[in-house]
Amino acid sequence: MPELPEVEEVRRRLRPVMAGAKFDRVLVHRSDLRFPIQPDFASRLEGRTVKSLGRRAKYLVAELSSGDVLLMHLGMSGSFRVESDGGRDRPADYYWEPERSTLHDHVVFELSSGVTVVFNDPRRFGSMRIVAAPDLGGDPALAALGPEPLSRGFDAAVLARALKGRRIPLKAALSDQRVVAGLGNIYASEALHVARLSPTRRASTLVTPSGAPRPEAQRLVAAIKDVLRQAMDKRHRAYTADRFRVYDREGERCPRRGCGGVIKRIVQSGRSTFFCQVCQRAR
DNA sequence: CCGCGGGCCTGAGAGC
DNA sequence: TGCTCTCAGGCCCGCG
Repeated sequence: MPELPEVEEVRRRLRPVMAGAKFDRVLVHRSDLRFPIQPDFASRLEGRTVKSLGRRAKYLVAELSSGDVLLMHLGMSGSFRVESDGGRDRPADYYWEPERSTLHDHVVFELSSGVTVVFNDPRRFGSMRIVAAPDLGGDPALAALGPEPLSRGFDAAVLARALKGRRIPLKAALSDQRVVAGLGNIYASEALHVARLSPTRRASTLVTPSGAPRPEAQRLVAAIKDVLRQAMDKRHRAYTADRFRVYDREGERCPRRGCGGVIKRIVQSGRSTFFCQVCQRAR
């Protein structure tokens, strides 16, 4: 479910309750997530304090007082739930969502503040892992990640370097976390529409033979940043009909003013891509 | 090396 | 109503 904007939103909501809090008790109800949860998972958390809760790509990164780091990934269906203590003082939404399923509550953090943080993940594509801080940089999960799309370090020159010589379609390039880290199936389609680029166009064609970015590369960088920033904008997170421009809008009119095209759905490396054949012409 | 397709899981929704 | 099929916002691996 979550791409960078959604993971960032989870971080913002979790940080106030986790940062500064101590793990009193950690319960692992199911350890067979995407990767098996380590046998010493709970013992490496209990009694430790969370120094900070950050994000890298789609990973949540909790720094612990022990020098360990807790890496969490939501996969496709992972989510966190925050419950206050005792059940007496439950958040109001408990009253109108009384039957929310706890079937897939796989990991539970009981914090010293009295708050409980629950990780729920029906499909179990998510993961949780503890690594020692010095090993974090070399960790296979993080080491190969490309730049954070919203950082200043992500610009046309950097994108050009990543795309040079690559014969994959642009859509596949944007979903490749080594090229740029944090886009997924939705925002890849969205960014390509904003940039007016065909999802099937070869990635290498945004780069000159000498490796310099063409104007399209510049456009794509700007589009990626725009799309992600808008997604994180509070007004856009609301459940409104215009949440996405093209994603899941097969058959609808292209939202670009004066375009008049119709949104098409194609399948690329097994995933749906949505785009407008008129303003995102192959070239 | 590179690109693609399959697989991992469960649940929601469409169609019969 | 109930069954079957397809598809889902991620990522890793192995094949050609």
